[in-house]
Amino acid sequence: MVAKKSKFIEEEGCQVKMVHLNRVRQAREKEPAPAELGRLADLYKAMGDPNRLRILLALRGGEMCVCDLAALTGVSDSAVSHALRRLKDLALVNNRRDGQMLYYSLDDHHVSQLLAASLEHLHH
Amino acid sequence: MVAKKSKFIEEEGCQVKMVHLNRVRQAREKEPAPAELGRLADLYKAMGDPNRLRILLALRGGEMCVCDLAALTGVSDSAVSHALRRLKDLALVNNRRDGQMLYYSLDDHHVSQLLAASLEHLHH
DNA sequence: GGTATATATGAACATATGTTCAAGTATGGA
DNA sequence: TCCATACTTGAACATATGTTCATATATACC
Repeated sequence: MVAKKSKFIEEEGCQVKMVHLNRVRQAREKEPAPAELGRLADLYKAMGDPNRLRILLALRGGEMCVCDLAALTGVSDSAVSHALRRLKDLALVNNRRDGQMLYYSLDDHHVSQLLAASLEHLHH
Repeated sequence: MVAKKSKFIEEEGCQVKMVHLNRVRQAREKEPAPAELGRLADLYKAMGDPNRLRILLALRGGEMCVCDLAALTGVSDSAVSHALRRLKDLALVNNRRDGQMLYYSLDDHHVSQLLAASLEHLHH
């Protein structure tokens, strides 16, 4: 690719500086819809917290109750509960009640696969 | 699995409540090393910001310069530059200079694959 | 019913995070 | 050499985020 002079191009009513207009247009067209993009960002944000991430990784081995996850991560029951709520809202985990306890598990194997793919990425 | 009474178990010098000790032990053993876990969390955290995510998604189509990415995302050059620095620190992107411009691209196809896997996850 | 356990919830707080702004560096051209 | 362009950097600031604490709910057992 050869360097170009940047130009000011009229767009959306305001002047925006753009060098490779076609490239930007192409990126715009291939970009997911805002709602989808937001959900993807929320997904990553949720997994970006070390404790929530540890919870997800732990649940790969099967269901666990809240106090087990608290013991594993070393944070309070309350903090784990808050974390699980967020993961549940994003449909990353679900739960089932057995007596006084709630057992959480990964919502589907896609989550497990996503984690596996990410771990693999880390190893170059 | 059958519900059990919780017990207090001596561990690491302090009393920790734990219901399914074996399950917690298993999770501990299968857990990635702290350093690896930290890198994974940092990876997700980086991708959890909508603008950084848009940058990564855009770069799937090939290299782009800073001002193009600024035009695409609608944020300032400076903000994009800060975003790119973080992505570069995590080896998600790299750059090449051509004259006054820096062209950024995804560091390797694993990043692209990771994004694809995540997008697929969103579609159930 | 009354008490204990397991978990959830909301507000408050301290910290982390992203953007802006005002510099600075690097390259190219007159 | 001087200026313009493209990008970077660091500090300041406003907002977002995770944890804690106190309280609430839900189930089990006596």
